[in-house]
Amino acid sequence: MKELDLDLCENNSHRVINNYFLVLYFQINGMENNFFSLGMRSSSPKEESSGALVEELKRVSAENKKLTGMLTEMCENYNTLRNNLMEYMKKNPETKEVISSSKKRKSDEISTSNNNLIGVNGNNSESSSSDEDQSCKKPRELETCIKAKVSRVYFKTEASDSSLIVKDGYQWRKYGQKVTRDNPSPRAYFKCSFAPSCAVKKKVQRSVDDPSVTVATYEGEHNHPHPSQMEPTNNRCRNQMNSVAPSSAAAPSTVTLDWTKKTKCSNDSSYKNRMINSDSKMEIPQILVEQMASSLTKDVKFRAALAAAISGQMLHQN
DNA sequence: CGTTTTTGACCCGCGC
DNA sequence: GCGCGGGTCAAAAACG
Repeated sequence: MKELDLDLCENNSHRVINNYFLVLYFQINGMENNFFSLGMRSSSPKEESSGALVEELKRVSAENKKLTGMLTEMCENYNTLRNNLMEYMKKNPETKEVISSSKKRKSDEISTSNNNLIGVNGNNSESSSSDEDQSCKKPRELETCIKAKVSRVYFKTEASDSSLIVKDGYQWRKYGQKVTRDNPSPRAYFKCSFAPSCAVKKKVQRSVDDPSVTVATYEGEHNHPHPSQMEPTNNRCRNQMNSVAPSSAAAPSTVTLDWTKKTKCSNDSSYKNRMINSDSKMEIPQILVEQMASSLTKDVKFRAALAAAISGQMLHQN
């Protein structure tokens, strides 16, 4: 799929992309539901119902065409912009440092201030987090810290929900929990369940300022695909997902449905102000979601799977 | 019965 | 050297 090739993946955390897929998945599910409700609400003969479906299909196809055009245009714009940036950075190597340091300041702001601003802070080797600043003072340690990518993700959750479970789609094994001095709420330690082959760790703790915000600190990068992108032969992750979304076996976008229960989209195109909630409310650029949806629906395999799912549901209802 | 979670013990770096 | 605190280990318990 084209949107996966965008270098958005390169500089932003792949979790961001996955979040788009969650929204996308839900939107597609919504489409599916629309189809069903369309068929359900008609108490007239089946011909009328199928006529309405054909009309709806035409309308959706037209919309898809329009969205495809928009996506193409956006990709072109993005590539142009990226090339310009590359050229500019070649001419001005110091820019990288400026960007890097401003990024760091930004992350500090995010982590210490407004809790309603839920951010994804993906630090690369050029921009170390405050954690790294604190813990990596020796050169050798610094080296390992540079290797280990540290990022923080802020999740909006129910304050009453005491569990430290962050549904990011990956499988984690909890290996410890501690109460730290600076925060009355316990900190949970997780390792990727693919360890030791995948050495990614995460720490999850409630924000000291706002208990409704859970902070997940990720260390390292997964050396395996996101479970939602894995082959069907792979492990129980898939089984779990199938258990929540049995009708979408061929759809590539299933992670954890809990995230998509109450998905809403906003027209705000700013990535920085994106809100990620484990409680499933995510504000994602509507246009991007629509473009991804249109791209997905162009995919023959996906359409076949969707058709199979829809017809399966219809048969089940009849 | 295998896997995951819990939780007390232990390790280690850091500051005094 | 000692105490403190964060991070990890590993045995036991819980779970599916």
